[in-house]
Amino acid sequence: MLVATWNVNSIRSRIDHVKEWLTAQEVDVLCLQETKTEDQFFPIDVFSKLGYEVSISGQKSYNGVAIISRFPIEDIKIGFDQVISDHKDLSILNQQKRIISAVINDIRIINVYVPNGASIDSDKFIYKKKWLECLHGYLKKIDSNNLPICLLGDFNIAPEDKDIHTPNNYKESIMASSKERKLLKDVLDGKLEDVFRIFEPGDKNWSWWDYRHSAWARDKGWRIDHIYLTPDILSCANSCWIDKEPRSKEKPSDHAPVIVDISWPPLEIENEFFF
DNA sequence: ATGGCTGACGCTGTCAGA
Repeated sequence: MLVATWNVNSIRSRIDHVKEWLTAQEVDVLCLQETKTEDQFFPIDVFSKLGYEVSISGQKSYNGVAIISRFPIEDIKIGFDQVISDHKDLSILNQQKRIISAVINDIRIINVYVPNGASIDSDKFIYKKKWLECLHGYLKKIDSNNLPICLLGDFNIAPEDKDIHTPNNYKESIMASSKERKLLKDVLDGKLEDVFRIFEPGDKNWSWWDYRHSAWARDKGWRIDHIYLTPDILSCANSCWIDKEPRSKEKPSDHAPVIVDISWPPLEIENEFFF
């Protein structure tokens, strides 16, 4: 089972890339961020014709998340408020369409587009902090039903210095600060593991390259798109990689997709036959 | 070389992203 995350920077601008990639990769579950369109304009038909179900939570111009799946999509939860009700900033945090979750093949898939935060001393950073704190509460609540969890998306945080092309240039700046790294660590709560790092410990693995400064041509990137798994499903993961090919195309998204290959559902072992 | 790109909206510019 292949599960992927991709910030497409507008689904309507990128539909041909996404369609081509999905067809070639045979991904089973694709989680999109920055779809940038209201639900009525989302190109659902393109995916239906390829045999996929679609669940979306979009808004005009900004943000927007979607789950595209070959398997049935069950128990869809849009925004934070279908899971938690006790956060004081819930209504503000729900205005931006940044989280969609569903159960697919008995896995709780949680697709997130974490706010960027602009700069550490800005109001937008306060929003990012609150959003991540709310996500922490959301995960605690949703964990209670005991399904394996796959939390994935655009986190707008480089977890370690080796996830940044020139870390010394970005000490304590946005996406690199110790404050954000701590907030992310709290979200993961010792339970969710960065599956890419299980298979690829080395540096120079980027998922995002700035459109400016010829960042792609000079390979000056960041790894800010991640897939996190709970141990029950992490043990079934075979590989995880970043597919740079779509970033090399004409008019690309500034992000590349990240994919995990999981042997799922796991083979049942009938203990009685061993006796 | 931290905004010297890009997309949306909707109009020849502004906002936001990261």
